[in-house]
Amino acid sequence: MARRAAEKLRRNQPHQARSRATVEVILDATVRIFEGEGADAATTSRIAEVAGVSVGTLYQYFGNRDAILDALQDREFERAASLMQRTLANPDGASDRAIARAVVEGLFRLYRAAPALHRVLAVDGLRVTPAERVQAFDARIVGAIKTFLAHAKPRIRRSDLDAAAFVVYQSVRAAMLAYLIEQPPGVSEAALVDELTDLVVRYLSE
Amino acid sequence: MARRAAEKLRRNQPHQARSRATVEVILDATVRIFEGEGADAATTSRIAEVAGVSVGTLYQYFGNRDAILDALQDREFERAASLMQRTLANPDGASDRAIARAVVEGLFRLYRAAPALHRVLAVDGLRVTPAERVQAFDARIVGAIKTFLAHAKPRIRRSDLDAAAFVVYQSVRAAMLAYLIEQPPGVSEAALVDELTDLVVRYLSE
Amino acid sequence: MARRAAEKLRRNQPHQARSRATVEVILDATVRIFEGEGADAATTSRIAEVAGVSVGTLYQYFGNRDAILDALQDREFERAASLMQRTLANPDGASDRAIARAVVEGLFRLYRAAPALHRVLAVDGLRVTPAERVQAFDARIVGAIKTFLAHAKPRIRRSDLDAAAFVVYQSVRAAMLAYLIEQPPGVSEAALVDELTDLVVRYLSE
Amino acid sequence: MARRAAEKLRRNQPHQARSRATVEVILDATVRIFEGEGADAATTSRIAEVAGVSVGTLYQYFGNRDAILDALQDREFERAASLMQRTLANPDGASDRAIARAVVEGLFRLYRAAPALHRVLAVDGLRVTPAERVQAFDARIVGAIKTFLAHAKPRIRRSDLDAAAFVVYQSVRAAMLAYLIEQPPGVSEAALVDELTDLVVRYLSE
DNA sequence: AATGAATGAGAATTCATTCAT
DNA sequence: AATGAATGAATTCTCATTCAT
Repeated sequence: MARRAAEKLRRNQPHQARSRATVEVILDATVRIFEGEGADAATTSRIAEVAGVSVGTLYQYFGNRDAILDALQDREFERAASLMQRTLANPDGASDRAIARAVVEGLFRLYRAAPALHRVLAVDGLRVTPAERVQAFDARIVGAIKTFLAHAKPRIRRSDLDAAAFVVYQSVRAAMLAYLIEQPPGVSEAALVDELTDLVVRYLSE
Repeated sequence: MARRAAEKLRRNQPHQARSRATVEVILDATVRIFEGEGADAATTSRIAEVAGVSVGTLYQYFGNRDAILDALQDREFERAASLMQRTLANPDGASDRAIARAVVEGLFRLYRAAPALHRVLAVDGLRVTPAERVQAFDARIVGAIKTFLAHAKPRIRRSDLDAAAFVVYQSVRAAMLAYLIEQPPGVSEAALVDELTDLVVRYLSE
Repeated sequence: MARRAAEKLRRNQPHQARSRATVEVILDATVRIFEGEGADAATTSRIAEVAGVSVGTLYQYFGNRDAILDALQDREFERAASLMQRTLANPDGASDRAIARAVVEGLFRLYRAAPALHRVLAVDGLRVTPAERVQAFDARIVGAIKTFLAHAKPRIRRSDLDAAAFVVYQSVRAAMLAYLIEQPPGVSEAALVDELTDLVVRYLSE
Repeated sequence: MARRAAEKLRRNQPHQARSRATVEVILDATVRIFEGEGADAATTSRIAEVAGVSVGTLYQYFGNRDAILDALQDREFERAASLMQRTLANPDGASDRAIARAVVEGLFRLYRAAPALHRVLAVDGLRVTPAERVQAFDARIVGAIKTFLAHAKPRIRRSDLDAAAFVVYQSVRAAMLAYLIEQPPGVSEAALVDELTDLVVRYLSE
């Protein structure tokens, strides 16, 4: 494992660019299969086929099938985390509600772009023994929220910031995912965003 | 042909006590495997083994592997739904907060008894095409909440009851599940219940 | 001891009748399944179900699944053989052609009543190692034909009676079976009977 | 979904020499098992084992077990059809009897090379619902015979050519098969060929 | 590096047969 | 005798992974 990682780093520049491209092609193919054919269809052969490479090549870049999901998780986590951090940074004095709405809308856009993928990632996160990666990511998000809450003006009234951040993050995420997949009749996208924004604001504000 | 296929999914519906017991033994074995060995370990042979019956017997009661999950889902759904309905019935004039806390605590007990099972069921609910059963259950729960909200004294201030009920249910469920599986450091059970109760009450009351 | 045996014999009569009836019920159920659902559907459970008895009872009368087929074969063989012998006996001086036609028509009626059954029996007869029963039956039929040919007036011109009888029997049987199952367009039942009669007569007469 | 199912049955059609060779190895192994161990012994694992490949490889070339039989059928059909067409072409003015004998002898050689295989194929042809392939083949053979009969000099006296061709083909085929498998005592190969030739000639000529 | 044929462990499912009641 | 629940060996098929070219 360590050897593989070290060897990888030694590779040269042009190769790295091409490698990077192949990796992306494979990840994109996987996402496309998730969305179009369902998670069960994402076999290594099918991924390779859709990506336009051979299985052998696929294994050149990913030690095993799970590594593809891991990479996908990393990529999506990165997007979510950077979105959160950017939004929560609160550039100019936006109102609490405006910030909350921005976060909710941003996450919603992210999830809606690939609901099946996020479903799989959520499921993965629900493993009996969650990968450290998942816990690390959650901790990072929760940390960002916590920091935000901590630095917020006296408006935040929560005392247990850990619990509050955890509750807010999981609640919003799950409601969105369930909405995108179940498509419950009688609830519009706009209504969902409104309600979630309100949920967060009321929960956090004093 | 179609007749046979349909018949297959039904199988002997057990009316004898013996049969009922065997069904329970199989369901319990499945839950035990989920909790102890993870969902992937729940193969038909392993379930039969743990249940102390033969594969043949297993298939005498369940037309195929998925039928076991379906039965488990039915069982758990029934428990959750009856809990909700019982609690929301609001026997004597309990306060909103008291009712909310009762629901949260009840669900929490239910999930804590078999987190991995509920994870699987949630995952099942996150299928790209959720079974009608799942949607029916969600609709039932959301309906119960909606009815409660509709009949609540003027204290409820939500206008979009559909969206509100959906948001409340999914949020609470997901946060609990994530908590039970990730076991985030720094958040106690009591704190979680407190926070979720508060989340619900603040979201709904005015 | 003697008393018990005597008692047994006294009870036997009605029991034997009942046993005989059960056996028939099982055989008939099997034929019905062959014709209506196909040979693959004829599992022991399905046979018992259609016969209205339990599997246990089925095994009371037939040592194993193949024994059912054997009995069916015996029954059908008996019908075919008695038909042949009756017809070939040539009561009054019927013409060769009339006799041939009678045999062809008799067999055709027999096969048409249960084509799928006769297909299975034929297939069984085509086993790499045919059961002695099959060879015995074929020998019996061929023997009957041979005897008939031998005693025919000078009209029969075949020298190798064994080969001739074998050829006649197999040819007629197979053509009929293929006809009943393939239902070739452009060939009517009447035409088939005519042609087969002519085939036989021309082959045998001088 | 349907797309995937369709794709399954096709699989990699082998164009490389290597692939072609593997396909042949598998088909030959199947025939060998039929002849030596009986049709029931031809499980996918046993075929793979005798072929000296893994089950996985077998499924790389044949979408399912039946596809192997189909391929075998195609191969044998091709041989039989080309034999018939070649022989019936009647190059120079061979006599009717000579042509008939050539056909009978040719078919006999074909069947004798793998009687159990041809038994299975005949059985397959006797399916309650024969595959279109079987009907197509039979139609092709019967068509070739019919064409031959139609173009024969005034010697052919049959009026219903469809029925005649059908009767001739099925009769000869079945008698041969029964002979090869039952090995009836008292009938030599030479006698069988003689008798069948005579059967055909007498039936058709006038 | 890339390829894709080959591998084989493992999963779901069926069904003839047994045996306690 | 009759019942039918229970058995488990056997079968088909899948798919992650390897490795010779």
